[in-house]
Amino acid sequence: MSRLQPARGTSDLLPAAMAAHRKVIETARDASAHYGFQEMATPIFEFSEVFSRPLGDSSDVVTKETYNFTDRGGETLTLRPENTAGVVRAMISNGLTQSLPLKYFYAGPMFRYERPQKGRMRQFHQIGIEYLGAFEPLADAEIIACGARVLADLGVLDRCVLHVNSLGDAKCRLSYRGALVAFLTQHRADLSEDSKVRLGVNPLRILDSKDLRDREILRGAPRLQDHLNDPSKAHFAAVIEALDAAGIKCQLDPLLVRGLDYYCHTAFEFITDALGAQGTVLGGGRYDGLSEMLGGPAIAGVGWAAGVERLAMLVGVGDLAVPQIAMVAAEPLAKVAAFRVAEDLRSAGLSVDIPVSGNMGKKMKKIDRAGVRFAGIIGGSEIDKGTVQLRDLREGNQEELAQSRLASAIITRLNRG
RNA sequence: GCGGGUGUAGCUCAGUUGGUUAGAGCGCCAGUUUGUGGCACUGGAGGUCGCCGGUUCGAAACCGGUCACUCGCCCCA
Repeated sequence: MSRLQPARGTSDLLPAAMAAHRKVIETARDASAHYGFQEMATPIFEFSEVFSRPLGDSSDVVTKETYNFTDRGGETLTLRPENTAGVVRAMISNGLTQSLPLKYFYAGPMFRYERPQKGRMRQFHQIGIEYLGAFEPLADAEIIACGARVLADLGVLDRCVLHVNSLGDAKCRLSYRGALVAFLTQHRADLSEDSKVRLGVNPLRILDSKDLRDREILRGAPRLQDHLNDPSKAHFAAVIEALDAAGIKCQLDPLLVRGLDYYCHTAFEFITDALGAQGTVLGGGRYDGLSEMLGGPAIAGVGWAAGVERLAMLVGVGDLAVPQIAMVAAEPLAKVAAFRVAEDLRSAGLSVDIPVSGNMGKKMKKIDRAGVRFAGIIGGSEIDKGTVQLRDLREGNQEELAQSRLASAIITRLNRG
């Protein structure tokens, strides 16, 4: 630690960055509410099994990316690397399997021990929705539509492409996996080093390899679609039909595979090319097996998560809170009067700042640069008369008003625009 | 975890083949204006040249290591 800096892969959210984050989160919360999703939150850490059991041993998220620690009571805990497992755990813990279906929205920090890059942090923030207890294909379509609306409301949908694929149910996946492994084993010698490893651990991941030799080999590989059974095909077709009916454009992507083991059927990602290698901005899918993996009953689920940092980069800046008026004491003896009037204005619902440093000119300069619209100037003569000079910094005009009329005068002017 | 690039003031960046007190713009502070912002002018503060070590008479510059950021791989949001 040389020169006090935040831990690797973490960063401070100063007001400008915080404003962009808040815009993303609030937009997503509102859009989700339009679809009937209610906000909830789970703890930032859980017993390690909550993540290790469902995510699967082959997943990098578990094998090397989690922050694990033991607390003073000897419990093995993990900082959440994602929130779906936590939400499903909460459903089971709270006996909510009696009140299905459930539609939840969440927002909060996640933690993965990875090599940081732009759009990839060790502490990052996700927003997401989970639709529990609904197996209908329309549930898949609804959450995708909700994701599209979040992106549209943020003004970034036109910079994203929706990729969709079906992984089929557990049976299809198993049969396809066998066929793929058989095929790739014949070409093992020509695969990239990464893919040789994946062949043994998580062969489906080879499908979206960026290695050119891998891609060449994959052109002759068996295709996932050919291994989907009838129920899986019907499910996927119904999802596509619904998206189509609602005018949500998507691109079938047979090579789209999700890393986490609990995914089945629909998998999708909204991808942008504006963010370099970290192009996935919102992604998710169906996870019907997850509840059982956690030791609960078989409960269907679909959901997605989106990266707040990535979306914030696309959105740009949010709105900073700027006070509507600043109460400026023209001379030191008026400080208390300025403070008292400021409190009155706040009681009337206005946001008020009181600049404290420098002479009057400096204070005026400071509030002007901060973008404050009005200055309420008060000095000895105003105190005697019970008035305030109301200066409009945008229009450049000034008027003396009785203190009792100040709040309503400001509100009137603000409403005029 | 693997490979490439970069690190000089709060920010964006100059800095000659190694040479004396390391610069600019913006920002910040102060003054011109002792009850009034934007504009202009004048002045000022602010730098362990990321850090440690090495080469050299001499290092911001060259070499090694390290930390951080960044691009790609991996993985994913």
